[in-house]
Amino acid sequence: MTNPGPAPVAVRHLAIPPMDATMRTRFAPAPSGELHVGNVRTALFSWALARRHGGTFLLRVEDTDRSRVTDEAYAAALEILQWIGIDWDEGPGIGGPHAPYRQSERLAIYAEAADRLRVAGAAYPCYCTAAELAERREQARAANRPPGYDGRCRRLTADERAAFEAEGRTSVLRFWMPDGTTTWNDLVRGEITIDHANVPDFAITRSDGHPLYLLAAAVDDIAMGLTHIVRGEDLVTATPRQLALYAALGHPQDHWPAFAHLPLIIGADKAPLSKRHGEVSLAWYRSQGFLPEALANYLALLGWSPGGDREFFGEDVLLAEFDVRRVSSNPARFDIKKLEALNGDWIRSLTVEDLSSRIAPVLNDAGFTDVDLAMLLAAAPLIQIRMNRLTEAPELLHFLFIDDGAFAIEEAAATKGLGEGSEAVLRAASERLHALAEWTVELIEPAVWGIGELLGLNRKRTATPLRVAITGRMVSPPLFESMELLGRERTLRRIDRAAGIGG
RNA sequence: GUCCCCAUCGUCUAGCGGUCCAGGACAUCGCCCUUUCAAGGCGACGGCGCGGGUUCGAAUCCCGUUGGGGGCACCA
Repeated sequence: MTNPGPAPVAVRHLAIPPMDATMRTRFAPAPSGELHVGNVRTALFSWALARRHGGTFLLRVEDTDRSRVTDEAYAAALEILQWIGIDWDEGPGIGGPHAPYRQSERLAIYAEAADRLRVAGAAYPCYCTAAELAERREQARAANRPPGYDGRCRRLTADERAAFEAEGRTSVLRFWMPDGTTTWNDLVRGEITIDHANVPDFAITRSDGHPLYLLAAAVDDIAMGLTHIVRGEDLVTATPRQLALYAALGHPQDHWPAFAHLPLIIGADKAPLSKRHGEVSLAWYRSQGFLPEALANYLALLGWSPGGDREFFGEDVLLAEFDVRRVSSNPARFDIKKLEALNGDWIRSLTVEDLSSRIAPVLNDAGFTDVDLAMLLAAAPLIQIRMNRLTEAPELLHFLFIDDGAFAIEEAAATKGLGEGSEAVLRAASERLHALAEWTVELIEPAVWGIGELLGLNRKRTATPLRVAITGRMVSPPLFESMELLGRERTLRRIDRAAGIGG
């Protein structure tokens, strides 16, 4: 008795579950590498959607492909999500009513589902080899036919199966896609209809029995009671398959989740974001001195806007106002310049205490291992308006935290800044500053300007030799504040030393 | 190739039929401030891809076209 195959369908999934506290959304990363900006934006939106309405957000790890997933990537993914401020109500580390939340620990559940589909005739064993499939794909492409699976193994008889197995062939379980159409009401794109003629049968298990993405995701979305699925645009054509699986698995249509397909983030040349466009992993941005607040702010802006002119906003605004139906449906280009500008705004919005605590580890990484925290606290305001990235701090504060023994004037700065006439400035400064009653900006500044007047030099020509002598650079934080921070001893020592070199 | 989706300054976007000869931000370029560099202030440059409709009226609605993106895996 051969399988007649599924009856034709005309799926119309237009209902949107209520956007209220009963909502359940998820982020389902496959930790095969570092989470990139696109993944994280999807997570951010899915999280914001649930939080906005007081619903539940869960994290599910799609790690069924053991050849691609590593424990390091898994741990890193969790960690980076936490870093940017995303928390989950159910998932790894927390548990929940549908635990476990790692698909690699739920294999038996998928195996049972796959078996049910096979017994019901909704899926069939397919004995085509990878090489055969690839070849037929090529032929189809060459003949301008759709390259998808051609349904060849749909109605194999028991004898034919036995023959294939005798040949030593292995089989995957392939889902028999019913003829017809699927229409759904996409939260960001509106009504989308796809003809199943363009949706070939697809594998739901590997030949080793391992579940594949579509199966595992469908089974879990049902089991975990998801109501709204936020994912990337790359999955829109997977939706008819997802819905067909729901139906075949017996999930009542009035419980199906709504879908929101986010536009992809692309590079400056409109090509998909990849390494070619610079780094894409979120961890890289963290290592480059970007604040989690700024990243979240920028990522939220890629495709969503709170409306009006507001662009600088935090988690509070996102969580209070995020509306998935306001998400733009066209691909957004990732612009690191804008991220940097936003990062600078965020740096400027921090208290000095907060800023200092974030700078400290960066200084440490740069080799300044025993930074005086009081000194850092005093220096932070000087550099706060001068940085767009935390990683700029070591360069800016180099003169202050470097060991005196290691301090050196950059060659270019010496050439440009310690030219003719500078020795006179340095010697006079040494003398006058030595005599100062108190080492404060209030006294240092007039003393230095007085030297300029005495020597007939403008402020720039007065300040530059001192700046170079003290900071070793042509560019530095404000001179007098820097001198005050450095202290009288160190300042005078550097001036005297430069006076010997310069002139 | 085919199916699906998309289309406002270089970029991200506001705009959801009249209040738009299109607003903001980033970038770029000037000017101001100024001891360097920034930050800040002011200003400039710059856009509704194209063609048809619908309408008294379109950036906003419809059709076509062009361009772009995505899918068509024993990846997810």
